[in-house]
Amino acid sequence: MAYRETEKMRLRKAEIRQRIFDCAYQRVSEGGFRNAPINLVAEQAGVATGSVYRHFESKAELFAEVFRRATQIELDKVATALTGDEPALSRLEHALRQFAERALRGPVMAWSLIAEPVDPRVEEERLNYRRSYAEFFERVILEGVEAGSLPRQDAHLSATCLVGALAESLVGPLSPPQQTAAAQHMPSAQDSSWQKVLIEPIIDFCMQGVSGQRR
Amino acid sequence: MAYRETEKMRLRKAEIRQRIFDCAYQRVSEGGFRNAPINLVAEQAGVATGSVYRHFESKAELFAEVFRRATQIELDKVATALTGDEPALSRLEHALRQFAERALRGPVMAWSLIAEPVDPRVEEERLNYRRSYAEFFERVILEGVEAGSLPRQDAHLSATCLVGALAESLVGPLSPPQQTAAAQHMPSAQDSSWQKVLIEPIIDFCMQGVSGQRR
DNA sequence: ACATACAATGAATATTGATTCATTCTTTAT
DNA sequence: ATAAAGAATGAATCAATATTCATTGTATGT
Repeated sequence: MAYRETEKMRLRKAEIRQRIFDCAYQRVSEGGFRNAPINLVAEQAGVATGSVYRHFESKAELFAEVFRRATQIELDKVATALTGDEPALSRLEHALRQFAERALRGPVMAWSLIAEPVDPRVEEERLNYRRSYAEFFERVILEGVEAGSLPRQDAHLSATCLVGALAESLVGPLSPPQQTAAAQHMPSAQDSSWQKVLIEPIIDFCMQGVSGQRR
Repeated sequence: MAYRETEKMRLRKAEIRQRIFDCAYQRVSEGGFRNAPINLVAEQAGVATGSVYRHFESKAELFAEVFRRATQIELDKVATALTGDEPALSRLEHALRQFAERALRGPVMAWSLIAEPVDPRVEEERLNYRRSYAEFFERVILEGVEAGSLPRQDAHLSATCLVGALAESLVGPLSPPQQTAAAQHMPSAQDSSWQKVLIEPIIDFCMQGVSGQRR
């Protein structure tokens, strides 16, 4: 035996794999999955096209991983927003606001996660992602119901409705500027008042949906 | 001039065009857009593949037309459900129920319209379709607000949330049975009680979202 | 019957990236 | 230095349909 994988090699490979992943992630966050063909990802990572396949099963698998990573970050934020000892309803409110604000702050990635047309393997991740959100929401709703601060309801369906309402109302504003449509005004992040105008009514609707209470 | 299109010919062509359209529509309604490759549509219509292009600009254009037709039928139903002289809120309720019931009754087409991955040209129609629903809903909400039976709100965003909540909560049940998932139980249409269990909580959420009133 | 203009045909071509794999480096151990 | 075992390369291949177009068929008017 004249060759055996050494630690140095293992590290180098891990490094390259990471570099490929990072480049894919970056390209997606800058222009969506559409913006990340394998050959460009490879080029940017400084490896040959074929080398990508030494580290990832397929393009779909690489992208599924990118999707999962991006998703996990968002889910963690929501999960954090849901902890605390305020009443269930205000924790839910924090979480929804967190979700919407972050989406508007990183609109390209948010659009990719929510609405960009993707490979079926990645779509599968998207379903998981939506289900995960719904599960988080469902849990708080149940807490609220048990605590008596929320009315009895089908918590699972309410949670699913929340995810849908949020996604649908953000898709429009997040959609990449169309060449056909009039130039989109996406005011600077400094001026956050337009965000409020968008987000608050959505949250009003959602809060009322779960609580049955006017705000 | 030894040839001029005669009435007879005009009719025959219209007939063929219609037949192609109908076959495409049928295939979509039975198995989604995925189930309607041009060559099979042509075969079923009894014409050559190439002939389809004599009647439709492209596959995307044919499908956009199919999408529009299917959509228009649904929109009409909703529009009808929204007329009447009951209060705005109960008309809205009728419309939402109508939408959901019809979707569950024709789950394949509903899934295609709501969630099947499609060509960008068709996706464009889908956005129109969703916008149209939102516009209908928005109008009733505004009526309710003006009549004083609904609280002030951003009617456009509320309407968008309604569309999202409805779509998201139906996607799951409508999704084509996965090979991976446990066999889906989609009970017979006769036994409609399971539909109620699904639909009523969705409507509760939606009604509460726009009215801020417990039901 | 004939010529002309159009319609229909369907096999061949185009498209668009993902994926492969024969070949060329690199690393390792003797 | 050398050979064995991998790793890296990137041009060639594949795949899956949509689309084209040279050829053949059909209706129309003289």
